[in-house]
Amino acid sequence: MPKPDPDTPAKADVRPLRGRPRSEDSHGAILDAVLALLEGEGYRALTIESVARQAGVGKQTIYRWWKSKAELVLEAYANHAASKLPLPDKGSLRADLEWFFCSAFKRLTDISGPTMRGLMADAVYDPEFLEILREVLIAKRRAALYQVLERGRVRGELSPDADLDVMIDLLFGALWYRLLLQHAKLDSRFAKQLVGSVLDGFTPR
Amino acid sequence: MPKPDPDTPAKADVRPLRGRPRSEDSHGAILDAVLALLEGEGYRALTIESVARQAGVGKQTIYRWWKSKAELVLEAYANHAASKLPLPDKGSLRADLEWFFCSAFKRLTDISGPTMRGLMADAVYDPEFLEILREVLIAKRRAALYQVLERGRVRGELSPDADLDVMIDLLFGALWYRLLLQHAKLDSRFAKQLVGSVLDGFTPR
DNA sequence: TAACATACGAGACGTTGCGTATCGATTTGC
DNA sequence: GCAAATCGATACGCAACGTCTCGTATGTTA
Repeated sequence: MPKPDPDTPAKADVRPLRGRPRSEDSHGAILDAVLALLEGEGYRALTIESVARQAGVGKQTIYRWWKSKAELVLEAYANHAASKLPLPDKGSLRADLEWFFCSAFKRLTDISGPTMRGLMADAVYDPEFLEILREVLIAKRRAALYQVLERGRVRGELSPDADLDVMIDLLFGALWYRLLLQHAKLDSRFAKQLVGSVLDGFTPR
Repeated sequence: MPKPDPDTPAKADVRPLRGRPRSEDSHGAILDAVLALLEGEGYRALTIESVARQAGVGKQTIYRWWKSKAELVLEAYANHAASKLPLPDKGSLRADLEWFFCSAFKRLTDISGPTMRGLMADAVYDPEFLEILREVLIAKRRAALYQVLERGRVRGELSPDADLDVMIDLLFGALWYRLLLQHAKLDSRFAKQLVGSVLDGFTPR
């Protein structure tokens, strides 16, 4: 049974009250630099050293606040493109889902695809970051989709005993599978196929 | 229009007839070393230098025949665990699929999971390797599943107009999604849920 | 048998990015 | 004023990369 250590508070992000406070300028400059480098060179070419250079900041200032490149990118990216998840109500679950995935595919194809792939790749090598990725980004998207599905269930468009989590695994799974392997396009046609398949199944009705 | 260069044959793997031939001993020792290191230290700790050390081989001998760590691991792994894909015929498509995914999940959970995740991560950063991964490993598994599905279609257990490729994206997608994110177990329960969902759909029947 | 072509093990080499450590200067609370 | 924590800057050792060059070995060709 580990006894609590009075020297180290339970939460590490409890800022001390004395000493020079964190520079908000540097904080912002770092996140801006991350976005600029992501846009320009891509996720792979982005290194801690390049961020420090671009932001005009010491490396230690980055390492002080973020544990890894992936964590840094995730914060910059989440702040940037977050909470733009559309939750349309187009009257039918089918239409809502098609719209949800059409817009998700569009963003992935136009902008965020490479970064998402990079984040997933880093998560493979860094269990701690995997947890953050799951809880910050993935969980948010799953929750959004869950909301759409739940609304459909209330309207009686889903079996009452449908397991929404499995449904989410199927839908997002197919999305990531194509995103990662790049064997086929993420387009509106695929969105419709996806939604149709999951709603109707593949057996004759 | 690029004119053909007489010095470089169309296929780079046309071995010249003169000079010292490739050492089969070294070739084997390298692949063995890869498997031993994968087993012992895992995919991440495996480096070209560690393979050379373990195999008692010069680095150049590795670089001469393989372009990347991922390519090397893929060959070692494919040779090792390949073509053991079971294609059961248990009478019904549902049973066949459940068996297919139960055994796939079992192998991923017991043995190959970490290596597969590593290969996928490397493919994100290396488009050339992504193509190899797709064509050597992914395509093989897709073909196996396709065969199972096709047999079910012939038996009338699938809609005649079912798009089997989309179905495969859904099934393998969910597998990879859970394998990569590790938010839930890959167990026989999930296999049954997966198969049931895809066959029956989520709307009331 | 001699010349040639290529592979071999070994390891030096320059490069990159990592993460840590230290510097003097700065900015806050006490 | 002093302690504490930050800042930008940069030096450091480390690990692995991928290239290159040794001297040697092992084939084919003439």
